[in-house]
Amino acid sequence: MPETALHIFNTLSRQKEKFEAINPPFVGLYSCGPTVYNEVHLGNLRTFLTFDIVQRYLTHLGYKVRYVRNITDAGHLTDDADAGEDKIEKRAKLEQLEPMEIVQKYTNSFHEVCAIFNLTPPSIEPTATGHIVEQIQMVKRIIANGFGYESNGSVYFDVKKFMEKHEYGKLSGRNVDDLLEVTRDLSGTSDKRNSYDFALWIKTPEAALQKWDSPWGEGCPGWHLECSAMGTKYLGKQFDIHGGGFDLKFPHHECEIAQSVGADGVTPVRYWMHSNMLTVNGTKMSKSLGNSFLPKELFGGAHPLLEKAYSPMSVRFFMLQSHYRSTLDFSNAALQAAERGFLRLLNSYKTLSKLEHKAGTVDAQELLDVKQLCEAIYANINDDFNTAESIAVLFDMSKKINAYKEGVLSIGTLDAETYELLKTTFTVFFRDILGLDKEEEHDNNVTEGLMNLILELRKQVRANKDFASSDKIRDALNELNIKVKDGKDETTWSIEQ
RNA sequence: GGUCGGGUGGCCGAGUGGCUAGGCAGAGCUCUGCAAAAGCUUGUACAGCGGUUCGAAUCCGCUCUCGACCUCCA
Repeated sequence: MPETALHIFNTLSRQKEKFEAINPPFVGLYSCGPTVYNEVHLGNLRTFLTFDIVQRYLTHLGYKVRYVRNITDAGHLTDDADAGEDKIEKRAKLEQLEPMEIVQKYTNSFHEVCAIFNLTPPSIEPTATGHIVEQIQMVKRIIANGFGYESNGSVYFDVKKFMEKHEYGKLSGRNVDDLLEVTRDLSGTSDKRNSYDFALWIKTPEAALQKWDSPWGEGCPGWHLECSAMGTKYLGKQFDIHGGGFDLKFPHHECEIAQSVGADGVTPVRYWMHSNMLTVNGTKMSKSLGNSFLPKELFGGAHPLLEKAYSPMSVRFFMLQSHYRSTLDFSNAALQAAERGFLRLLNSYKTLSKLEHKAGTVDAQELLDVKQLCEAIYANINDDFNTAESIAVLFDMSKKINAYKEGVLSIGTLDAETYELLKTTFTVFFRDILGLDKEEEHDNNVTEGLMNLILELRKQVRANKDFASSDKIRDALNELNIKVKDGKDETTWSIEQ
C-alpha cells in the first residue's frame, strides 16, 4: 500500500493539495464530456484519459468512486451565447438528419473510441436534453437569489450582482475589468446588461429544431448550465473533483462555479483538475485549425501526416508518458518511440505472468532495491498522478524481470514475499491503474494451438540443422506479423501490430 | 493589449537548490546457426544575461522565444 498520500494539483489554489474525500469512502468525480456534434479527436481523448486514470487510481485506493461524465447534446452554441447557432442543430441540417440522430450517431462513435482506447465507462453519463427540468429549476433558484435576470425571452447570469456577494474569476485568475476591456463591440445587439454576463437560458428562433418550454418561453439551456445541474443532481451540492481540459477553465468552469454558488450558495467543487492540450508542431490540436487526428485514422494509419498505423495501447502509453498538466506534442517520431518502449514493457508484463519464484540465496540489496521500486511507483502516482514517473519505475522493474527470465539475476535473490510484491505491483500498475493491457484480444486457443504445432515442427528442423526450413517458417510467420524469437531455452512468439 | 504557462542531451519527455528520471535513436560488448529479443557498458543536457547562495539547470530580475486563455473548443 502507498506510503504517501495522494496529492492533487488544484487549479483553485494553484498548488498541490493533499486529497481528502468529503465523505470517504465515497468520491464524486465529474468530468466534462464531449459535445456530440461530430467525432472526438485525439486531443479530446487525452482529457478523457486523464480522468480515466484518476478514476482508476482512486478506485484502486479503495474509494467508491461515482464518476459522472456528461454528454452535451443541446445548448452548445457555435458562437457567442446570444449570437451562435446550436452545434447539434447545425450539424443536423448539414447531414439532413434529426438532431437526435446526430446525437445518437456521435455518441455511439464516442463510445466505440472509448472502448478501443480502454477507457472505463463512467458510472453515470447524463445528457443535457435529459435534464431540462433540473436546469430550469436551477435557473429559477438563481433568479430567486437575485443573480439572474430575464431579458427578451432569455435569462442571463448577472455577474456584477454576483460579485457584490461572491467571488468571480478565482478559478481562471480573471478579473471583470480585464474582461470588459477586450469585449468585442456588441453594438447594442445584446440583451445582456453587461458583456461578461452569460446565458442561463437562451431564447431560440421560431424555426429551431431543439427547443423546450420554460417559464420564459421556448428556448434551450445555456451550455454552462448542464454541468452545474447534473453535477448537483448526481454528486450533490458539493463534491470532490471536477475536471476538464485547460481550455474549459474559462469561461465554462468559472461559470459553473458562479451558477452553483448563485443557486445553492455552496462552492460546488473541492478540487479542480485541468488537463493540458495535445499539440501538433507546438500548436493546439483543434478541429477548427484542421490539425486534428481522429482516433480511427491513427489506428488505421489513414492520414496524410501519419507514417504508419499505431495501436490504441501504444497511443495510450504515449500520452501517459507525459504529465497531464504539460502540453504534449504529437509527432510520428514521438509516437514510434513510445510504441517501441510500450512493446518492451508489454513483453515484461507477459514474461512476469509466466515467471515463477524459486527459492535461492536471498540478497539483502536486491530485496531492498525491489521494495524501493514498489514504494517509488506509488510515491510517483500519488504526486498528482505522475504517470510519466510511474512508467519510468515500470521500466526499472522491467529490467529486473528480464534479468530473472534470462537468468542473469537469480529470482531467488528475492524471498517469495518480495517477489509477489513486485509481481503484484507491476501488474496492478500496468493493467489496472494505467490500463495498458488490452493488446491480446487476438490470442485465442486456436491460434495458440497452431503456433505450438508450428514451433514444435520448426524446433525439429532446427535440431537437424535444417536452417533453410526453419528460416522459411520464421519468414512466413513474419509476413503475417507474427514475430518469432529464439530464446536460450524456448522459442517465443507474438503478434505485432 | 491583458492573464497564465513553457523553453531540458540527436528526438520525445519527467524532475529538482548539491545525489544517474525514463523511453526512442546511436556506439561497443555478451548471448545466438542467423535474425530478433534480452543483458551489460557508454552519452553528462537544462534558451541568454545578470543576481542571491558554500553551491542553481532548479530561487529572483531582465531579455529573447514558443504557446494557451481572454470568442466555440478537451
